Amino acid sequence: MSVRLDQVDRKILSELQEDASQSLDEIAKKVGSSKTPVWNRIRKLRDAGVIGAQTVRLDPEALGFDACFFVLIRTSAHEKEWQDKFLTAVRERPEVQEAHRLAGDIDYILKVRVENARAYDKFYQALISEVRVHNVTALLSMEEIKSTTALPL
Amino acid sequence: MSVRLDQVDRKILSELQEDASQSLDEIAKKVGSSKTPVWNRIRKLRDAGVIGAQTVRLDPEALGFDACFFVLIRTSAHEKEWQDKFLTAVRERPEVQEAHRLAGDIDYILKVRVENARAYDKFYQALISEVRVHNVTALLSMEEIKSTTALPL
DNA sequence: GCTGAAACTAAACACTT
DNA sequence: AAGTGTTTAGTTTCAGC
Repeated sequence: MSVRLDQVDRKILSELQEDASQSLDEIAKKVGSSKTPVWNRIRKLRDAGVIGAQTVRLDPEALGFDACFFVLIRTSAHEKEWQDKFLTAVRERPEVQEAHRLAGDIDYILKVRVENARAYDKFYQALISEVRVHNVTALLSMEEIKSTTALPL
Repeated sequence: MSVRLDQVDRKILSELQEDASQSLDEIAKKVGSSKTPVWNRIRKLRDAGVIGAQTVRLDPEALGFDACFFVLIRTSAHEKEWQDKFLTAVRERPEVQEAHRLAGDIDYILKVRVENARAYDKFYQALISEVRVHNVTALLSMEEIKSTTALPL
């Protein structure tokens, strides 16, 4: 499932991740090609799974999501059963925007977006009642300096 | 610039953040309305800045971005001048996908997406040569359990 | 594998109720 | 504030080069 990408493919991806509402004509012009070949490349990239879902970025604060926490989790339970339960829990909870299993002494990191500190506490209480964790540190974001999903192509 | 949103607005936003490639007709049907009113609402939400850029999600691994680090930064320099320099640095570096200023003893957290460990080291060396930091801890992601930008509307 | 055009589909906005 | 209709624009496919 390896995909060979040339410079034109990369330029197309770069344009799409910057602004996916552009028309084929616009993209074609920017990458120095024309409609049909660009369309064929996009279709190929979509089929290969390189291009995923198309989304819009929403303003969290305008929608009342004023609190963002990074949660560092240490666990003493490293069995498969515990892990499956934990994975399911974080995947199901919509306030968890990111979850990564880490190397090193911290086992997991979560990014949690909620309305306020109270809502975070509710989330936290619900989580620890579902799965046992050894140690939890919550880092509260005071300011979002940068936030993008764009890859540095 | 406050925005009052009713349930229909929220449903529209929810649909858009899930799949922005849907046609107006599809969205209208799902939210129990029709084209024109939905279009007017979307336009209003865009003008208000609630709806931001339209993007595509790209598969990091398919594009050779195999390493993801969360970087915890402590600084002893809390002057405005240092901060400006730091903010500029992280905003300019495309490998930094997220940057937050934190409350507590860790001052900043970054999410850094790079090709491999070597590329991270290059980034790290470049960063500390630009701005002085007191203490840096890099957490290496072994597995992306979940990654979304969707807000839990 | 590109160009250009045809056929189709949706977006945008004015006008009507 | 919602529905209808028209204009314009964009997508998708395909024939010809």
